[in-house]
Amino acid sequence: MTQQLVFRAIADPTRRSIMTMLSSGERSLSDITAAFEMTRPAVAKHLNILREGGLVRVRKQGRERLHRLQPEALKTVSEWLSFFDQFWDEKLANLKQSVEMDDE
Amino acid sequence: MTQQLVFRAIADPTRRSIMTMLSSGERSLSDITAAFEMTRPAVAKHLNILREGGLVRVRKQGRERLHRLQPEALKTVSEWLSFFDQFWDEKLANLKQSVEMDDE
DNA sequence: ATAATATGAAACCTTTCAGTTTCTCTTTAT
DNA sequence: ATAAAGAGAAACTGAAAGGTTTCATATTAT
Repeated sequence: MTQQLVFRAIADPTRRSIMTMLSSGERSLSDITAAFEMTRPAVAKHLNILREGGLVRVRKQGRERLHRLQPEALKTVSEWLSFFDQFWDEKLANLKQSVEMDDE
Repeated sequence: MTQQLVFRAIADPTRRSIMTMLSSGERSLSDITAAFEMTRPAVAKHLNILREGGLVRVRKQGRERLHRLQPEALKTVSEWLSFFDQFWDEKLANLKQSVEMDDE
């Protein structure tokens, strides 16, 4: 299932950090690597996993590969989350309240 | 960081499935195990990880331990997600549209 | 042409993870 | 009192994850 690849991708703190970084614009592998204390191949692997999860797209430009955030893929997570909205205490309290109001 | 424990917890499909199951009410370890094709200790480990992520609370009742969903812990994920809202194409389009409307 | 830059890819290592089996403990039912 | 049910914990296994080093390839700059 491809949904799993998104959850997998966002499970790692380094990858979430990369996502934040890419939110301000396209970056090359070297650029991204400079911001982390790990080797280039390690970062490249993280980017691959982000790509597999659909969270990042790559564009080739000369000898560089520019990575761009693809936040639409987060919709999967968002939808999963929304299922649980109805079970939040606050929501339940609100619902309870409105039910009580209906009684009056 | 405790935030990481939530992301870790929801990364596994079995654990997400357990969460869905618990959304309909408290369940004992044996109950939950019956719904999966794995041994009881395996499920117990998943429940521990969910507990570490704050997503599940346990209540002791007799010889049973009843597990209850604690969906408030998902707020962490929800807030993380919301940061990326502004980068969604749709949102950007909407924003752009409202800006254009302001010009008129 | 040659050197430097940017990256891909393979091989390897170590740790974590998901799962099992086995044993023990506590609580209830007979 | 004894047996059965529910669960915790430890030891082990295989696979996946995160990382490194090393080598090869494509593109740009001198």
